[in-house]
Amino acid sequence: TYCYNAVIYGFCCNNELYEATRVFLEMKSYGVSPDVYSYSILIDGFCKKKDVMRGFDFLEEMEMGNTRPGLVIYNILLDSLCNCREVELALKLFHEIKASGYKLDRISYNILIDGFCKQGDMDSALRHFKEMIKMNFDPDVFTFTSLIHGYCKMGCLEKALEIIELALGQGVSLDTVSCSVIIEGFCKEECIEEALMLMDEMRDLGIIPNSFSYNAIINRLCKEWKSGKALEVFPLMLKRSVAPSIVTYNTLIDGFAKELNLKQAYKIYAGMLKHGITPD
RNA sequence: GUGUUGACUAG
Repeated sequence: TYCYNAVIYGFCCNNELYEATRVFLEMKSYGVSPDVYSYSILIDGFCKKKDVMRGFDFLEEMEMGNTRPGLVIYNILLDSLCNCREVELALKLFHEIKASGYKLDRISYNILIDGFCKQGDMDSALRHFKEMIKMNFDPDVFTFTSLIHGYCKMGCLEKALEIIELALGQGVSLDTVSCSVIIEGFCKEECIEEALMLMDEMRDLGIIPNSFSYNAIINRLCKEWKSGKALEVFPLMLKRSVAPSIVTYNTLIDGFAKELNLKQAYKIYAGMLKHGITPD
């Protein structure tokens, strides 16, 4: 079963769901029973392709057989519903899970909170945030990042900053992802200076920036028709051994093209090819 | 020993 699961997982990661399903059926035909891992891997594969229905089909199959779906499977389905913008259905499932005697966990709450944040429903997000604390699940950096991102997206930088204080007060440290989200938030509000200051603070705190962190700044500068300035960020990235990603290149090319500096745009394109990145 | 949650460009 371990062997089959690994293969199914591999196909799912490659988005080859058809192959994954074939292996799943094959293992059954050889008399090897799929376990709860086999199901969760496959269900997650379909769910990530937004085929939640198929996920529920497998859930049903599992319930008919002798495999008891665990909380992980329900979390996968919850997340998928949220990603299909069906947070209301996710909430419904959330309550059904609770009613059927499963103990939800921190991840279940994180999924639901993130779903509300993505929908811009910060009130519901906060309500479940409080509920999670009441249930004695400590919010982690995932929880806080979702909330911060939610507030940043709706332009409530002050609220986002309050959440950061809350996190730090609870002893939850920021990491690369959460800092990048905040940098993006600053950039969105045209506070490049603050964004750059945060980059410095990251350095002092030993939080390694990645291309996401820099891309936020580059993107902001390009949006302000300052592609030249944006290009100056490039060496800073290299100095800290952060490799530019395809998004970095796309952003800069778009910025220069917009300014009709096609020569520079082409130079960046050429540099991208030289670094072995395939244009998309 | 295997599975689930947070971030960037353009479309």
